[in-house]
Amino acid sequence: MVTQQAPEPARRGRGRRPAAEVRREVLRAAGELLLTEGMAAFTIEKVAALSGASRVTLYKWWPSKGALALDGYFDAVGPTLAFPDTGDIAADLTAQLRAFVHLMRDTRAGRVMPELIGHAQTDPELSALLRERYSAPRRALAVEALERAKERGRLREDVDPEVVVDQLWGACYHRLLIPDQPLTDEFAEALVRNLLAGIGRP
Amino acid sequence: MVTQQAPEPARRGRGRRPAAEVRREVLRAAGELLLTEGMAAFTIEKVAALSGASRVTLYKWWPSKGALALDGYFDAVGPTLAFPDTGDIAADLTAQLRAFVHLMRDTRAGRVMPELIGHAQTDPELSALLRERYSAPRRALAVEALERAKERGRLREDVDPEVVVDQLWGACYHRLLIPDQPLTDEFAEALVRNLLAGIGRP
Amino acid sequence: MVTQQAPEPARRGRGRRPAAEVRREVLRAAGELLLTEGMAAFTIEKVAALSGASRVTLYKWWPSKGALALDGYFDAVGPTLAFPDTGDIAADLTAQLRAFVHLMRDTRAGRVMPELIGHAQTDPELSALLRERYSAPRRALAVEALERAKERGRLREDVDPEVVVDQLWGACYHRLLIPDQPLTDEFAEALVRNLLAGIGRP
Amino acid sequence: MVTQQAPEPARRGRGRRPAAEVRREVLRAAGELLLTEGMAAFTIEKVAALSGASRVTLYKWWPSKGALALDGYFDAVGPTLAFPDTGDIAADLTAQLRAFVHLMRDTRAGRVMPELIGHAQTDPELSALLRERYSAPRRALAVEALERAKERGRLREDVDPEVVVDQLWGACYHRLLIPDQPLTDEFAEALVRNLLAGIGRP
DNA sequence: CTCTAAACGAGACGGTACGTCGAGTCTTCTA
DNA sequence: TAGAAGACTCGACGTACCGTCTCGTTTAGAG
Repeated sequence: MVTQQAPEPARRGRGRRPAAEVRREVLRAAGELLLTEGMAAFTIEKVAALSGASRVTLYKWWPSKGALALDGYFDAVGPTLAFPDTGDIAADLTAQLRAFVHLMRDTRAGRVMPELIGHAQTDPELSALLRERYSAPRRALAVEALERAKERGRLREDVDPEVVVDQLWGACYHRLLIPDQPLTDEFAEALVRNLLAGIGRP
Repeated sequence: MVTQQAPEPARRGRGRRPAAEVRREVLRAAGELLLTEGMAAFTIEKVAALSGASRVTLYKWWPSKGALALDGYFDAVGPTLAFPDTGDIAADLTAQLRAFVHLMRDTRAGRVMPELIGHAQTDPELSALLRERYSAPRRALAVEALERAKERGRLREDVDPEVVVDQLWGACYHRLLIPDQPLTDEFAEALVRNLLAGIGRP
Repeated sequence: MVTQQAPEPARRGRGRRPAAEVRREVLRAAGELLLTEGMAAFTIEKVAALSGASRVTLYKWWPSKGALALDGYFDAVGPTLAFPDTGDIAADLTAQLRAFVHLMRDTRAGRVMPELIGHAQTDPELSALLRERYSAPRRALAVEALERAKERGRLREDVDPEVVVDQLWGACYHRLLIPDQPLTDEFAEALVRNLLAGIGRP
Repeated sequence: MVTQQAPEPARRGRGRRPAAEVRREVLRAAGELLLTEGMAAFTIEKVAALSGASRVTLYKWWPSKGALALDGYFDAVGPTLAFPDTGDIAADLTAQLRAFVHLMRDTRAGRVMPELIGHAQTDPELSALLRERYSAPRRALAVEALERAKERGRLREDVDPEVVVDQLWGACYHRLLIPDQPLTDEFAEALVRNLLAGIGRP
């Protein structure tokens, strides 16, 4: 008679519950609240109410609202890290960027990420966690792929992969965070084309 | 017949003050608070207290905290829009990006802008205003410069200037908003070099 | 703001209007607002909006919200002072009290009067006006009738009519203002019976 | 050896204090404010400031300003209910009324009660509480005394004690709430005399 | 018949109070 | 003893109405 999703207010007894169980419930509630209502409505109070945990417990384990939100995010979304390498760096980059565009534009998780990044601008705690657990690994993956391409002689020797990452993914984040222009597949393709071939004319 | 003159001007009773004067004070206070304490500590209440205006007045003139912050920002910073055109597109872009990097890294205004962009992620009001009054005009300026370069035959015909903007300034915003990597002059130079010459090898 | 059943918000030109016209409009609006919404919702702001007058004009003519309300009351209700004298003091008092009970219980004006009296407890301005224009004249009327009855030998010589008024109308106001017991015709009749015949037993 | 009259604004930590302690402080502050400044200046905000409690706490425990004022009143004044019965109903009523007149005329509590009754005219919450906790018990006491007198044969059989109460105490409240005439000892005596002996002449 | 002073409406302003929300802290109770 | 319950302070929010004051307009009345 267990294993329910608990649509009820998660009323429990007053005493102690196993830490693991509490944690699980909290993360589930945090993730759901975040993906459903967004970061603006994401509140420690609401997470406590939804999870059946007490606020004090949340304060004990998560140093800030941002940290809780990020944990909730990963609990709901999962890592999803992959960077297939076919040997064709142009194709690989384009594929990867198109997947990224799709993720950000068409999924709840993608729509929430800008809000997390936004909140991190005034929350150093979240900023550090976001870099450590989100952006750094993804950046590393791309850098590795670019390094491999360099070794294969597909990229110029003097190119810094870190800069390239900013000119591809950073360009996407730009359109995501400051939406003057739409984030499209064509955009993703143009990014790779521009950068590989250069836009200058001799 | 006591027509007393009462030359003191500090007789600010309860009644109305000229709207312009109040506005000026408010914007000054808002700008100062924003640049001094940052967006996290930026509060309508504090702006009211600092400016001597009442909260109601602020609510009447500014629809949201974000709108007030942005107005305060521009009041303190000024427009500062310029894009010198020397005919050498590479040099112009590099100069412009280096100035941008300097602004964002070394000035209070630059340090605040990411916070405004961050807040805009959960404040549609501010998001719209930011696009309209900040990012769009700046983007337009860069696009125009690139168009001119295209007409002069310095850029490939099939290049979309809008995409280029994201690959230059967007890359900088990326490092600003998700600071995995530092924002340096070398970075600015590499951006232009990569993009103009291309990073691929035949 | 408040969308009354008034078809238009009484939009006029901006300049000076005849004082009499303004006064008339204001009193009409005040009376209607008072009888419709009660004293709790009676606001100078609303009267101004409903009447098309500016708040400053109201402040100029009426020293307090209570004064305005009372003027509005009389404008809507009228004086309605009468104390028929048939020679039969018992019948006259009973008739008068029954009319009073009916007025207070079954009309909007009656339902508002307790609120005015209530407000007067913390508004000396209104308290004085209420005595002067409402209670004193009514009390005087009753006292006169009782004096006449005394002269006709219908009442004991040593009876103070002022006290009798409190034991008749005052008793009604008591049930009106502190409604532990209902205000009924039977009550009105019992008041007169008790007082004329006495309740003691030799 | 403290005798400190609390000059400090009751600075406490941020966490929880025992509810009982807070309640006590609040009631003390409410009672004092009410008796000192009267109902017109009685404000939830001021009670909070005086008691060192936060407004939120007051809103949690008291549904309205009226309810808080009444609780403060009883906390400061105490119940003080008594109706001595000597067997001489005339003397007992007179004594009781004189005591009431004295209370209302010469004490801070008495001067506040009309304001509470006044506020109750537009605050159903307070109206109910006032009836329940103030007027009804006092009325019941008087009714019981009158019933006893009836049983002893001192009053006519057909007299309704409830009506008598309105013709004695109600008359006093009348002079209290609509002060056309003064509230004096002579008045109190005349009330009993009139009613017991009757004012009519055969 | 014109000119001016008074009165008006519009509405912004500072201020007090309201009632609410969320954050973070603290105490007491329970499993 | 960890967790839950829940009450508390604090800061901020957005709103209502108050009484005051400025501004521009209109009209009545003086010249």
